[in-house]
Amino acid sequence: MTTDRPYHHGDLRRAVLNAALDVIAEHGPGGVGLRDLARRVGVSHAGPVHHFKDKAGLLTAIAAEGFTLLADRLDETKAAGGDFVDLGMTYVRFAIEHRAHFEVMFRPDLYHQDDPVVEAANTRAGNALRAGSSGQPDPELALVAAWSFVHGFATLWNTGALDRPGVEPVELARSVARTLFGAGRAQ
Amino acid sequence: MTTDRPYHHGDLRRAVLNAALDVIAEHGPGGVGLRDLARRVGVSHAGPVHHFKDKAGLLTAIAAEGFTLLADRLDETKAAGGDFVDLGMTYVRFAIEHRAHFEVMFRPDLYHQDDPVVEAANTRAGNALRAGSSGQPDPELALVAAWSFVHGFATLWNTGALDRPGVEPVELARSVARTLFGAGRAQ
DNA sequence: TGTACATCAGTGAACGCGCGTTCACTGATGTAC
DNA sequence: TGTACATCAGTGAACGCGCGTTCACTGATGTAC
Repeated sequence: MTTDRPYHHGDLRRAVLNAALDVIAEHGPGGVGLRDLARRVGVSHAGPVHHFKDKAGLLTAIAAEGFTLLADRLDETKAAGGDFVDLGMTYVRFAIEHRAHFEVMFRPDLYHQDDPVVEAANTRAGNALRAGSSGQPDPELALVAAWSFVHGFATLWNTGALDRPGVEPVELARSVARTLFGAGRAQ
Repeated sequence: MTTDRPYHHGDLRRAVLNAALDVIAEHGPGGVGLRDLARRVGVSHAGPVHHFKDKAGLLTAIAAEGFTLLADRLDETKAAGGDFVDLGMTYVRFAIEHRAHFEVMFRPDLYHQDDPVVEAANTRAGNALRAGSSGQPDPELALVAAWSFVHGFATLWNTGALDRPGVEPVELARSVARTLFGAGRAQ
């Protein structure tokens, strides 16, 4: 059993993150263990520690990546001329496509909320949503309404509660969002 | 250290459930351990096993209780003449007041979904919501819209994302819901 | 082109811990007669 | 009122396991001169 695996992994950090995302998608954040990840990636059990310090550090990295990705996508949507509903659909798409990130992001007890990257990306994402609601009558209520709707839709969809055969989630969300928010506006 | 604790606890089942709910509210369902609960309740580590068989059994009992409570409250709201918005507010209030139940209910990977009590109460709650949406134009979309909104609102509130000093959550949710659903209807 | 040295990435042994589950058991309670 | 017996609730010892974290280490890489 002389594996010719090289001493240096190449990109252990990324490999551990990906393995963690797999585990989270399947078993939730509670199923994550550093030793287990090391095993999956084929590295000594102390390898991951070198990159993330400890478990909370790993989850912090995931949250930071998640918020950054989300903020990027929202900014792109806005830059492409998307309206309020489009922003919401970007949120839904992100939550479904990056389910594991999404799950960690909204369990702040699991990671270091005061991490500078997390904080920055978090407020950047928040600002993008907020800016989108500014065209609505009563922007403050509109923000709460839209955020609650897209967050709830994505969460329910991810747990299978909204599951319907042959229905594409973002299309369903868009129909609903149009009746809720798009009525008096061009879209 | 001769504790005069009696051999029979009195209501160990309930005591374990309550301890579990405390732990879940503080650390999430991942933080639940049978041995830890036994310790909290002051009973030998194998005591809880007697009542719940194993960890999944305990969480199944919590999910069953949660769905039953929710269905009861929705039925009561309807019986008291509540409208669609009132049903939603009952949902929000339940999720906030019974945060631990709520968290378990929507993590079906943690318990036995096919438990008869869980299944019955789950569909009963679903029917109550569904019946509430029947007065709306396009009831199907209205159901998805309302459920997503109240679920997302409650989830975001519980994680602290919507936190504002001095704001009462159900009142905030009601204001939003009225602008979303109450516009064209008497309320 | 070659050598010395600093830095970085991953190793493997060791620690102590809490967990879930199984098991034969004993103490307490209630019921039948 | 008393006794025998079934049932139920909780005990305590034992199993094997995976975990997080610390530590001194070694192999590999890159840079300075």
